[in-house]
Amino acid sequence: MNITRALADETRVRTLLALRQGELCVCQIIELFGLAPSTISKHLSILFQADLVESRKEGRWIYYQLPGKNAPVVVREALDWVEQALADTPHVLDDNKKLKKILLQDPAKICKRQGQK
Amino acid sequence: MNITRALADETRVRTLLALRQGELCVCQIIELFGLAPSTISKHLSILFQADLVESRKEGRWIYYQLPGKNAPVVVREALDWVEQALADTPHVLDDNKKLKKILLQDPAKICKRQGQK
DNA sequence: TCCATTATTCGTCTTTGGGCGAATTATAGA
DNA sequence: TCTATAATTCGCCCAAAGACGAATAATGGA
Repeated sequence: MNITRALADETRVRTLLALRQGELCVCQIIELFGLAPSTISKHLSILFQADLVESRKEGRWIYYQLPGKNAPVVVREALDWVEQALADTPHVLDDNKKLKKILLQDPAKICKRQGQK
Repeated sequence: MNITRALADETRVRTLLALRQGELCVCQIIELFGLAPSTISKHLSILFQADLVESRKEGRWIYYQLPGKNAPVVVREALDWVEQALADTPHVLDDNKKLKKILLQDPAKICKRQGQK
């Protein structure tokens, strides 16, 4: 099924756990993982198709977030499982720290710095 | 993590759902899915490494089963999720029917018939 | 309008993973 | 002990998936 395959990749799971902090724009996620924009975009697309994230467009930015309370039970329970099963793995704890620093910065500057190599 | 990758393959998920009926020996699972013994064995090994199944040896047969109540919470909740999320997909329903017929037969005859091609 | 910026899509490469058959291990029974 | 049987391991092949850069689409601002 869509959900199980979406959860099979570590970057995607870490993305979901990062989104617990609240919505993130794509360039913030790029910054967090240090992967190419095209790679992150693909991962987000896979999460989206599995209904594990929602997205919202604001100007040139696209923000991704965890689904709201109206999400299907299957989705919410999958996310709950991810939370309790994987939230305290080393990578995720590191992500949390790094994300805190990223959130202190102006997203616009992050995007600009990345320069879409 | 181990569990998410184990659940990413459909045959493995279907195996877990088949095991709700009770323990099965390898040749019964081979019969159910019509795959090569080596293929099934590998799938079972991946499920085993993720602690999603237990195994029991009896003579030449090895029986696999779902983990008992002493299994880690993470494992039990993953299995619960699989159950409620995927138990009524077409493939699984077909598997149930086919499995019923398989269980009526003598496992020894099934193994013999397969002949380990 | 034109350019810069943000994200996605496309094409390509490399790695991972599922599939099989042959060889190997372990056990039961002749 | 020797053979047949049940399962696993190994080696190989092909398909799927992740990674990147280049090209494309969409938006905001000069």
